[in-house]
Amino acid sequence: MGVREESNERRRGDILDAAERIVSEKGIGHLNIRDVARASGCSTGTIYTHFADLDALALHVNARTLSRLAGALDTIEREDGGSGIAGQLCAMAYAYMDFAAGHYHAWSALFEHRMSRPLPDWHREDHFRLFRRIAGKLQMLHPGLPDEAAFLQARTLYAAIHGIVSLGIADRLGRLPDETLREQIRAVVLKLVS
Amino acid sequence: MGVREESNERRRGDILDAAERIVSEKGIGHLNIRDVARASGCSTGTIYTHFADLDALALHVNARTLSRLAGALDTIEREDGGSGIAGQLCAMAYAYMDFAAGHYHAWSALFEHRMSRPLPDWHREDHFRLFRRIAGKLQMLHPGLPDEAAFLQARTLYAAIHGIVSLGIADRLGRLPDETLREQIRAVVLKLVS
DNA sequence: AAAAATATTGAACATTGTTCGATAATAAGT
DNA sequence: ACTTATTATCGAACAATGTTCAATATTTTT
Repeated sequence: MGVREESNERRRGDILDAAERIVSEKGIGHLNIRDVARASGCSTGTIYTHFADLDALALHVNARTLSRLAGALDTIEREDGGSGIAGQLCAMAYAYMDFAAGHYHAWSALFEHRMSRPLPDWHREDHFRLFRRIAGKLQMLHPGLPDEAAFLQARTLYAAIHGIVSLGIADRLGRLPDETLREQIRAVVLKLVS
Repeated sequence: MGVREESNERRRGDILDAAERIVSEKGIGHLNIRDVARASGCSTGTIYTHFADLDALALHVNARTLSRLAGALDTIEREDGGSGIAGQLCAMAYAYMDFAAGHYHAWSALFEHRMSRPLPDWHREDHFRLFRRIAGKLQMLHPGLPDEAAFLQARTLYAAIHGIVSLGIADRLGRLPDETLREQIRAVVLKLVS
């Protein structure tokens, strides 16, 4: 790789790093071109040679967040606590909740981000990978469940848990105590995967 | 009421009407002071004598939307289809889905709106009234269920359904066919209220 | 009718996303 | 090695938008 490409990659990484830091510290609402430029040591114009626009930059920050989230769920998945598949799904739901609480700004950026236009395929795929992992677990619980049905149920389970976590953790309607939220999640997961 | 108050109320109503139209036709992302001023026939400055800022205006639009949503659920609640309480809860969830699909922009404005700061009490109360209605139904299904538990479960049920509808209807990850979504919702409601 | 209170206006300011011509740095060609 | 072409960077400028405020018009009070 030439000097050119290397320098480009470093610059792009620096910009993304700066944007990521801003989002996770202050929320996506405080992400703006000038602050990113200042924090990554370049001009506003340069950002536009590495990202199409601010939206694209935010999208890539979200992709990183989603990847960290997938990593957190991976960890749970590997350490089988011996509580069976349903218990593992509960643990994954807890991990989702903990991630949302522990990386609140980054997590909420995943959803605060403009609902307006559809996400690019590569980012949808990031989400779908998550669904597929859950679908696999559901198939372990219900042998013979067709792929498509498993995927659909996984999506529904994920959506339900997301809704509960979202409403419980976001300040919009007042936060629920962690323990209460955990109980609700456990009850819902167990009922939905039964 | 003097001429002054009347004129004030009319003006405030006109502004809110204009804002509501813009939100429901183009989405909250296209709500801006100048367009509202033009559409309601006044200057930008005047808007600020009737609403604290654009955020407050959006909030009042959302309050109207929530009130229409409550009305839609009310209708379902009154026309007992004879399918029992659980069936009624399903019907309410369908109504929620239909409202979201039928008034997509207005509905998504309820949630696209800045998660950042907590909602004012009067608007939280609008949501809580909804929860209480559902809680009442849950208590009919489970006589003896304490108010607090019923409220909590109602909130969870609402959140879960919202998550499912949200992920299914928003274009973000691709829409689900209405029938598929309806089946998922039915299954979830029945499992969660059991 | 005069004075006080209130509402409205629209120009002005601040912030922010984005573009673009000028300039600098690198790569390719000879 | 020198020239030319390509690419990256800068930062000033533009457009859109939220918000304020002094000036003006309107309504109420005295």
